Amino acid sequence: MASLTEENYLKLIYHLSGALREEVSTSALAEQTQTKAASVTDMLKKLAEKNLIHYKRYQGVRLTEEGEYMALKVIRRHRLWEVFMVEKLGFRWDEVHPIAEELEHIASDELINRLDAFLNFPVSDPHGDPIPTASGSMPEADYHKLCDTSLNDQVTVMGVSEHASSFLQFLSKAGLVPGSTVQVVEINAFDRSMQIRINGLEPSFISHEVARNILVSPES
Amino acid sequence: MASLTEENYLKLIYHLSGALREEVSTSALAEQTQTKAASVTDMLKKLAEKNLIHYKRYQGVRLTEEGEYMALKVIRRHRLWEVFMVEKLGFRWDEVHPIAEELEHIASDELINRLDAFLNFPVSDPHGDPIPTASGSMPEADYHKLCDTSLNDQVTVMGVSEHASSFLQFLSKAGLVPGSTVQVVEINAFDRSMQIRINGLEPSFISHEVARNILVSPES
DNA sequence: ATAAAATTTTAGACTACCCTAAAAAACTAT
DNA sequence: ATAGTTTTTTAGGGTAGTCTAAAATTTTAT
Repeated sequence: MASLTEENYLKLIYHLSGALREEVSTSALAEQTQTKAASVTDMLKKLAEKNLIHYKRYQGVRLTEEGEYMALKVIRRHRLWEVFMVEKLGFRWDEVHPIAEELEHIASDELINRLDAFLNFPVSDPHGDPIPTASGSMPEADYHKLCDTSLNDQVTVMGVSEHASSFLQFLSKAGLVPGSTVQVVEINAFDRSMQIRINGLEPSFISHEVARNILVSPES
Repeated sequence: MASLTEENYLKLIYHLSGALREEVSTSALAEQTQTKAASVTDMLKKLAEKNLIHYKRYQGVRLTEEGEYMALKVIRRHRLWEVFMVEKLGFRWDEVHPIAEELEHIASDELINRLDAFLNFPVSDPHGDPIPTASGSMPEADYHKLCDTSLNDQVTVMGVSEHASSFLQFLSKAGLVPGSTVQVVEINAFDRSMQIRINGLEPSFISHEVARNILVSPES
């Protein structure tokens, strides 16, 4: 039984620790939670007490197995609700994150598993992020960044690594959404910007900053 | 911006004040919230401060117009989520109340209005309770109690006034759910128990206690 | 290697919501 | 109408989660 605040810390530690499950610093947590480092330290003590994190003073934190399990449950709930809002309620992909931040704390497993079935067991959310399974494992897809795609290669957009709504709205307008086909037409060496052909249409220009935050996989 | 706890108090005051909008006592609130009277007094002061209730010491409380508006929003959210869970996720009507108690505090109007549309603007929840409109008015239906139905009259079950899951499960088993047709076949004067014919089938026996908590309207 | 800078933790305090015990006000019964 | 009972409020205090200020530890730079 973790409180809403505890769940948010676990989720955040999961995200900040990255694929390599590196230690997360107190200051990084303070920045993301919009609180002060002293408050974070208090919470870390509590989470360590509950065996949800490995914590030694001044050493940063990692999730325990139990902590990771709980973080993945929160992330699973978040992403399933996002799918629900986009697929069933007609929200745009750039609108759903803040509401999912609230819905993710409704704890009923029965609710979430029925929702999962209602949505036909989606494997990823509207931004292409994988949805953890009910048993608590995260399906890790090996997408790569659009900016690393070679000239003339054709790829499919699978997701994004930046979720700011302004970025998502830009992508919608450009047609760069999960499922779109992209061919790299030109790469400018000096600023790494690209000309790309989206779904076979006229080439468009995107900056390296944009290309870096688009996840793609090779055409099948 | 009312907190989760404040929302629960407003909803409770609404329910306890009844159709006549009578004053609600501190002790009634303490009993229902599973807290002590002293704690209730603290909260009443805060709600009065925010102009959500009319409160004079020792006099009980009533909702202000603004307080009632907020209570109705919470009740609207609760009942829409109940419809969602039963209609879309396949929950039984006796399972949804505790989960709706959590979902009702997700505040987004956009979410609720889209959910309302997705559900085809239902007018009542799975227990027959009316769903307040987006503008904050409660459609009051003039149902009467099954126990007040005259011998041989035929009526339609519209809802219930008791929501305990054991009661709801009993009704499901008996086929006494909203929409069922009931004809009163016999009334026992000494204990006011009844023989009733449900959907034209063989007569069943129900106690006054059961009949008192079933809401019906005359056959059209 | 050690002084300066940065990070993290401790100490003490605040708010929201809850508590117990005691005081105040309102009912009730004769 | 007044004494006893019940209800409600006040007073003082506790926990979760936050804060500021100061102390402890680690990192960085020379």
